Amino acid sequence: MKRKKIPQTTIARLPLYLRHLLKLARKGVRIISSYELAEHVGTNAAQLRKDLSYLGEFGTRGVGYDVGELIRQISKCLGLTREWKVAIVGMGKLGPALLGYKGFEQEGFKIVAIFDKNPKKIGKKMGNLVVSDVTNLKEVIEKVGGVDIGIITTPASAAQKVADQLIEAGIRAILNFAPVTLEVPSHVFLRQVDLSTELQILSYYLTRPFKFPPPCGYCEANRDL
Amino acid sequence: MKRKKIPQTTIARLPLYLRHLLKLARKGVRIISSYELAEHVGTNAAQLRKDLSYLGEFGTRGVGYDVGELIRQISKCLGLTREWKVAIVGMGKLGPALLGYKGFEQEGFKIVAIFDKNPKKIGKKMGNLVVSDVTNLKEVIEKVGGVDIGIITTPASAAQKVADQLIEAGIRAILNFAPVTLEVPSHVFLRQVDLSTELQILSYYLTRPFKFPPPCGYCEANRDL
DNA sequence: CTATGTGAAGAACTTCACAGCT
DNA sequence: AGCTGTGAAGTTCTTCACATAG
Repeated sequence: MKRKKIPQTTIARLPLYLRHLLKLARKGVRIISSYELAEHVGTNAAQLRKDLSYLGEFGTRGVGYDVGELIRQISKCLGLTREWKVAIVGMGKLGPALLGYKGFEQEGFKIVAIFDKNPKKIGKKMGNLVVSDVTNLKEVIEKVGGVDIGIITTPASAAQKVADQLIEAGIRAILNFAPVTLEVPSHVFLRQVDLSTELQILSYYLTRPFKFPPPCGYCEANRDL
Repeated sequence: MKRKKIPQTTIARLPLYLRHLLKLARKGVRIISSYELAEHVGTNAAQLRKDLSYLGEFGTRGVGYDVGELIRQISKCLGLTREWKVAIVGMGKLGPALLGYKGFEQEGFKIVAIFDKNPKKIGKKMGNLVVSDVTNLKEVIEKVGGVDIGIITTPASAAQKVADQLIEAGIRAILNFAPVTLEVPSHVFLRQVDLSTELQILSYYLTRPFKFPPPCGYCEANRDL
């Protein structure tokens, strides 16, 4: 096939495929069919095959996909063969919770700096890091040799300013947990994780008599039904 | 217009419009144009007008939209005129962080029960609630008169079982933070909030030379660029 | 003259269905 | 025979462009 641009929706599903493949690999499974893998991830076989076809031809007709090979290919595609450096800004309740999540490091996301503006928190040790003053964000990020991804866990009121600082410090990707729509220049990638929004979406569907639009599993990755 | 089914993507954007409208209302703004509102939410005017047109005709041509009226209409559409009862399962780090988030209550989501399976946590007071044993999930939920939305903040390994219990207890909407793809019957609405997935998506875009696919703001609500 | 509301065109994504390998 | 890979058809969402109303 002429390699075409990978759809955004495919990108959003690849991590789900990868997660299940890793689980299979741990169990010692070596081959899997599109049907089985799709089912575990809440899609259908055609979707999965189409998704994978954007990355290349890794399957064996009549057999299925080699689990190890798929893991390698998806990891490569997602840029997970290298380590990314992450900073978290906002050490209220959510920040430390994320910091404590062991999954990050295992998946190649290394938290290298944490920030807050509260003097009571600055200097405090959390995990194996010390909380820096957000005022010095740029300098601290320079000192650790740059950061790839910034996570914002501040209150909404501070989020835009923090985003600006992160961008000023050269960060190109932001994951925002604060309940505001951030404005970022177009070269910066932004993902929003938004609790109230999610609840409000659920609220909408709860008010409808019954499943008239399909329940949406993960963002664009809607489950079949 | 003949009222057609509201697209899922529109539903996902309504909370963002609502949030900004509330901010405007607090500032005393009474009228807003599709252009201004769209800009603050990271969409374009045509999109916004189309979205609102699914709910009805609330604008005044040549003038704009009445902020108060829009707030009422969107709230009504999203089912935010009533209170929803919420239970959180998993009082590790994330659960308490969510519990402490004041936004919930204000937006009509009332947390009425919290659960864990760790005996050291059961019986402990958190906020103004006491942690219940997840084993008694169904009974506790009955005792509080039913729950509308279940939030799962357990480790991945426990999440499916908890989901099954929640469904067994009559819950119709689940917000899952655990990094697994849950299987739920089709009458249950599921939304997934997934940290590693979000980071991996950012990772993908970081490996690309530059903004070749548009950075996706909030799920389907992609920003213009 | 300004800003909404909306058919129609266009783009993006999903599903179908079958050809092509093993 | 069995399962992948993929054009083509179908569906959903977005953008355009202009009629319509104040």
